[in-house]
Amino acid sequence: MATGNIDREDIADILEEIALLLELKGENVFKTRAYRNGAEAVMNAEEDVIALAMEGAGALAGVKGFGKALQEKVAELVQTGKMTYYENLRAEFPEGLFALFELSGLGPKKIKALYDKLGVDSVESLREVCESGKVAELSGFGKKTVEKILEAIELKEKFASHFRLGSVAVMAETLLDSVREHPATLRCTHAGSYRRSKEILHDIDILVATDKPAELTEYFSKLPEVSSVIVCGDTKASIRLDDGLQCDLRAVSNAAYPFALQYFSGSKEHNVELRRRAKQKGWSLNEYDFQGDDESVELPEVNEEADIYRALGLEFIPPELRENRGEIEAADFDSDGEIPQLIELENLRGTFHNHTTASDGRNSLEEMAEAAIDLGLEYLGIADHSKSSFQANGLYADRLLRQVAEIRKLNENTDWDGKFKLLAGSEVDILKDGSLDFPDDVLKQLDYCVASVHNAFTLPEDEMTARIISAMENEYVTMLGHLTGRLLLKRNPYAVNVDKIIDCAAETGTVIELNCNPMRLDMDWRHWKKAKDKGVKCSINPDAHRTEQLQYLSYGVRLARKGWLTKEDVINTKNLSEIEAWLGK
DNA sequence: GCCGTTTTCGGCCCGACTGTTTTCAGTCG
Repeated sequence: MATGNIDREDIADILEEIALLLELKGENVFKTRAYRNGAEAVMNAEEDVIALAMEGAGALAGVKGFGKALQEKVAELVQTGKMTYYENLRAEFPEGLFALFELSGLGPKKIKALYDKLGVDSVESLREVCESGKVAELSGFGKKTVEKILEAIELKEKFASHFRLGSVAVMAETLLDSVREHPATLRCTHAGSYRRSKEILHDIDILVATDKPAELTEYFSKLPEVSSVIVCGDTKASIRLDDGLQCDLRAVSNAAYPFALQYFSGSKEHNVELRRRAKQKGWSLNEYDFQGDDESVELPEVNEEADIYRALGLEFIPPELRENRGEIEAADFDSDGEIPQLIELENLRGTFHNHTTASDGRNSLEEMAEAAIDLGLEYLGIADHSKSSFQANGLYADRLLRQVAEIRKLNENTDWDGKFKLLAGSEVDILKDGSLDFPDDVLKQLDYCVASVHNAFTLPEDEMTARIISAMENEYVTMLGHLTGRLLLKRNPYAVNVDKIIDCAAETGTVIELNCNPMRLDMDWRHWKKAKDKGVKCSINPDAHRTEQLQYLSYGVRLARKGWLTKEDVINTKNLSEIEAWLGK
């Protein structure tokens, strides 16, 4: 009976789609919310949802948010690979309707009206009826709505509306600086997913405290970076930049600022939980203040964001953790858990996995060393590619050993005041069969070794997992490079069982890299807490191919924080003497 | 559809902006 092919994400996707379909049908909003919560629960559950579902519907009863209906439906899906309820629902609407949800300005009500009255069942047919003038005649629609829809269609085609953290960071800081310069600005900061350090963003949120909100929104909508203005009201302005990125400014009073900062930092799921907690205390929490449910309720005093958390019986929760993935329970004064002291950029003392002109890098050993010293680092690990990465000018053993000798000589002959050292490593390819690109007698001459997959990305999951595990079992492999090979918004991760890799890393003491290249940010932050709890150590590595890219470290730290990592979880917070002792272990 | 140290029934987070109407529905975050 088992198909064994359904994973958590499949379940969550289907529950999410059911919620959309129920909205289209005009079902009770709380029923649709129950399916959305179910999708959320599947992704976040501590329990092995798949195994429980295989046992039977009843076994899922312990999963929060799973009532009888969801238990049965999910068990059916996992056991048979099908969910009858979903398939019947799905058959009621045409396939192309789902794409319409991606158009901004269109929600379930409008889509249903377009479908029922004009037979719109795809983006293409929507464009036709908009252009023919039929949409403008519908009640609830007008000329402006049609314009907005056509604009949204155009935008969807032009921009995917997804942006990598690394490609928005500079603009995010520039815009904030502009807001800070305005004379009516009292205080300002980023909010939203940028503040939470998500690896993919849809927009940039900026919050400003001011007595003249309308002046600020007007000013913001006229900044030179603005390509078009989406909305501009008295307290909120949304603009679009040339590359399609949307930026929102919200202007509030100084008193409301902490509430607004908390509210607009999200995540939505985190905030729903917080408001639920407020309700239990007889308060209502919104973006401006606490409200009592009646006159007699006493309200807490709030001057800064942390006061809100304290009032709700919680430790302050750093924004990176606000994803409703256990942070609220951990912060609860009445719980056993605690919020970890997250790693800071200043904690890094060095880094591994960097390239030079010997393989596909742009800078020499000396240049890379100087750049690292400028950043205040005490050591820099050089890990050029190995011979099988011929596309990257990978090194054969003889060239590698010459580079090792050169590094040793540089360390001896350069006046670094004993405060800096280059470390000799290699980014050695994990070959298709799991063997390494160099024999042990070469590897053992290195200070360390990063093992990475650079080819045969399409292996089935179990083969890929076994391949990587066999590399980790080599005693000379210090750490695993970019675990899934993903390129954000460009290439999907290859199939690999991350849980098994983490278990193996714990057993073998292999470090897992957090690759800081903004295209990668791999291993994904969602896996780090689990890895850390099992004792797996992280190395924050820029994978720098030129001196400027050493600065990618800051992205790595942001994502490490998002993964709950502390200074103690990250090996490159060790100072030079500590890391030498550790490498010599 | 889910949930319960005030409930097995009656709740379920909340406000701004826009467009279409003229007091509000839909969408968004």
